[in-house]
Amino acid sequence: MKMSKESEYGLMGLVQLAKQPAHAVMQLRDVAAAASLLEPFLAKTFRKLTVHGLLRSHRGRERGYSLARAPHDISIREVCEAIEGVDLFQRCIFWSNACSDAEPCPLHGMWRHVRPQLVTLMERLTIEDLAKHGTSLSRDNVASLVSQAAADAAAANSSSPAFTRKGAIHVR
Amino acid sequence: MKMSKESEYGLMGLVQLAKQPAHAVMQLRDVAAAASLLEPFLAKTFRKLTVHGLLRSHRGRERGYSLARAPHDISIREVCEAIEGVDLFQRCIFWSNACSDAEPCPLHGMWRHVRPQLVTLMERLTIEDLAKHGTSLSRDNVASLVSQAAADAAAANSSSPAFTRKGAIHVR
DNA sequence: TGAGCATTGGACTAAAAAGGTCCAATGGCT
DNA sequence: AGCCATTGGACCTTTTTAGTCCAATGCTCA
Ligand code: SF4
Ligand code: SF4
Repeated sequence: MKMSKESEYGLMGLVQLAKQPAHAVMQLRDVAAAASLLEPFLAKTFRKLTVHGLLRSHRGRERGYSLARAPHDISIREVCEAIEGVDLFQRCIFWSNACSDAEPCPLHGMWRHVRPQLVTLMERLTIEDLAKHGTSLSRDNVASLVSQAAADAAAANSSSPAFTRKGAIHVR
Repeated sequence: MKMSKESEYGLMGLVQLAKQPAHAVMQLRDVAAAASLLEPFLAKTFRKLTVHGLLRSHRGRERGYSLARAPHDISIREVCEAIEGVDLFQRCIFWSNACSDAEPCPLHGMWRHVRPQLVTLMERLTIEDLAKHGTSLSRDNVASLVSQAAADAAAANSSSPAFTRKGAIHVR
């Protein structure tokens, strides 16, 4: 894991299309202008998304790009995987090695339990969610998704406090 | 966020020291050998940790490194920040820009709620935890930490299912 | 049929980050 | 005074990410 600027471009471009009427076709330059993105860079990104079947491209008279599927059916996980490679979520946030239970790094034990929740979250969040709620998803929405994910990932969790430190954290 | 190999070196080195009797002094080469790490690279890492007050260095007769504080008092957040810079946890996992509520990327709304939980987790996990439980932290331990963090981060969370997709996820 | 035009595809350069190495200086200790 | 591991920094290589460019393609309309 560890997403690049290209993923951001992909998401922003798709969100832009999702805000149009359904099945709308938009030219690259218009998408780039509307989302204030660099056109040449967005071009590269949109090509990847087309190849992976998330966008449809059109030539001739009514030219441009359109969504290949409904916004609520495109998860941000798909988008990021299309752009950065399918193994994106197989890799670790902490170190980029492909992980194995056999040769673990020191955080593997912890991460084994956290990653599935993140992946689930990315799977359930869709382009439509981003387009609708903009950049300000409500706390409740996220919270419900997170807790769903947590519930899925750990069906039974008791509380055994084998840990030591209760530091105060500052978070921006 | 987005940790490097150097963080892994730092953690593994500290864990190695934490496994020794308290206040033990170990030479760099021995630490490297015991944890199968490259000595020159570990040297670079240990210097940073010394500067940031996590390690103490000794010269002369009884030379080497020792932990500056008790293992249960060194969070992995501290370690990673010492090595990668204090703004590590201010940055986004998704894009490396420093984040602002004013100029957000499309995932900011979601991430705003997830990040604090991760940071809390990293703050509460200590070198002692890693040394004791090795690479196989039990599910229960992690689960309790995660749920604590979640509870802290979102005191009140109702469930408003404004989301659309319930895809099946594959996780390794 | 052919001119127009945006997508296509890939190569290509540039910049930045990560990973890794080396060596002279330092300073307690014996 | 001499030993020797830490110190501190410079330096290089590799990898990844970012960004640019151009010729080819193929649909539509005149
Ligand atoms: S061993 Fe575990 S924590 Fe380490 S890089 Fe692999 S998946 Fe991540
Ligand atoms: S705006 Fe939010 S999601 Fe985007 S990079 Fe900054 S913190 Fe991360």
